[in-house]
Amino acid sequence: MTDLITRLSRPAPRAARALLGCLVSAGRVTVRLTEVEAYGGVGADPASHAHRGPTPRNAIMFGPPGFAYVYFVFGMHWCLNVVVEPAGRAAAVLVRAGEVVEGVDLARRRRGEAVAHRDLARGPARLTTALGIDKAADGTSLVDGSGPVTLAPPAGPTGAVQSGPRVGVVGGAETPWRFWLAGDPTVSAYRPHAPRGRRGTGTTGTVPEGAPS
DNA sequence: AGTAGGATAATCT
DNA sequence: GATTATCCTACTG
Repeated sequence: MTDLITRLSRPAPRAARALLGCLVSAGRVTVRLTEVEAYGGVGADPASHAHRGPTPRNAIMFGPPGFAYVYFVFGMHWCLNVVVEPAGRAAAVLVRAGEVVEGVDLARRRRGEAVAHRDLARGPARLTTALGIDKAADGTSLVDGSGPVTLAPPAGPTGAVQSGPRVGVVGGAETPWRFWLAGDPTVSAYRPHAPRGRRGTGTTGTVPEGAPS
């Protein structure tokens, strides 16, 4: 709805909060989002792919909100972002985790038969694998039904939201722009391992408490 | 249970 | 040629 676009047009951290609980569908699989990360635009956020300006890869980020920015990382994995804020800002929200609420059988076939239900979409690349999202979704609209992936508002009320540092980023790691639904077992629990090249100073003590099961 | 290391290729300098 | 918004496996205690 236009209401969703309105919320996605807000500053990235607020748009990220609005995305929690939303339903992402691709094919016959639907995921309810439980964990997201906000990324600012040009010059505002050193962790953002758009920080250094437009490139062929991040061009989608400079367009209007509600479009998918899908990128390939570590030679293996796809990650899904939702472009937010008005056109030209180049802000986006990384979809990090969710719960598979529809098409569980298909998701499990893609992820592996032995994978636990809570792990089906627990992590950015796991989520895209469960949904079958790849390069084909890059640059398509998530809100007008024209693309392979659809974003819909929450079906019911969303619970309490917690926030903390983002995972796996170097610059801007201290910005608490990671948001998740408190106590949800599908929130990723990966510990932000130290960067390979340089050892930062006191970067310890920021272990998120997503699912202390 | 917790951690360390490797896989593997597009993108940008 | 270096870097990377990750995940899986294997190893240690």
